[in-house]
Amino acid sequence: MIKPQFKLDNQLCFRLYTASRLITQAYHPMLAEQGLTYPQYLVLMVLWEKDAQPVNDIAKRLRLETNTVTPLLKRMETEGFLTRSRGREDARQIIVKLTKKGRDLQEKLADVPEAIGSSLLCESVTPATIPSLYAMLDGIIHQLQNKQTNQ
Amino acid sequence: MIKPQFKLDNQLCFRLYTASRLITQAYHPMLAEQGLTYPQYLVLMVLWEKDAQPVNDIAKRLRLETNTVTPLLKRMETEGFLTRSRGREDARQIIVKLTKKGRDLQEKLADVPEAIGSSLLCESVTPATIPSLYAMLDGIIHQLQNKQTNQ
DNA sequence: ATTATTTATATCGTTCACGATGCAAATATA
DNA sequence: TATATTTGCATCGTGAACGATATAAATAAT
Repeated sequence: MIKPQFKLDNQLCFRLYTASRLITQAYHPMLAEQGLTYPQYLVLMVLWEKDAQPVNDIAKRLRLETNTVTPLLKRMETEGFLTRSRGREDARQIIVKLTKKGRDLQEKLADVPEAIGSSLLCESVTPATIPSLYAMLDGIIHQLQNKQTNQ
Repeated sequence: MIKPQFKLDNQLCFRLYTASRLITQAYHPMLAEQGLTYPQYLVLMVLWEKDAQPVNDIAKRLRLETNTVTPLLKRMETEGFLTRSRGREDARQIIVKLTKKGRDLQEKLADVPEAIGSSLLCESVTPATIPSLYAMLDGIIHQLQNKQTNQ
């Protein structure tokens, strides 16, 4: 018999993994319309918050490695969403800036967050319960983040 | 100025995406010790629950596509964790069975769920709050699952 | 001023994840 | 029984993720 701790239905990580994949799939048709993937959409959100950032800052904000972000940014540059240029002050840095096409996507995608958000609502996920969901996920992220960086 | 709905800190999906990646990273050292990846560990849990399943049932249980699971299973076969054989009743099916090596991993990994589980605990994530976290994640998964299959 | 170390980014190799498509076995229909 | 459709799995191409490693610029140490 399987040990109970191994039952999939007792696994938090499997739920997170599945929920994350399914939401990404839910985004897909709306983002694909603009030629974007979900990670690319995350990069846009980082740059909409603050334009002209070095690769490292973008990676840190998304908690990704630079070796994940670099090719992602290159693809987005090829698509004309942003530009990559050597930093003048520090020649090691690559400064990433939005193009007009990249900035304009904020208008074109304006309805996406609301569409996704409302599609998730159900009995256990409501405007009243979402703050506690955020708090628990932030707790998990904070907990694991420390573990990583302390080593 | 950025529209507030685009702020990363207001995004549920980004939290799920990050939490999922960080937990997978937390599993990594323990699984790598046995030559496993996290998705491969999920496959093992499916087969520990019920051995000798066709590819399709494993994919459905993990909510993955067969074109993701097939190469995953092939790698696990190469590593000697399982066998793949044509179904006798239905020759289209590939029946996946654990080897002794695959079954024995349940003992070797016995402490993993507890190690991961306890490493996540924090102020907002406690044995008392985890059921509501499960309920919300299950709600999201159920909601999106329906959306997919209804189309 | 040299040399050593750190930092910022990139390259490489492997493993997912998935949309699109292909193929053969099984089943349904004519 | 012949043909059409469905089903189960696989192949292909692209885009992440990430560990390991490389490279060049910046900074620290000698």
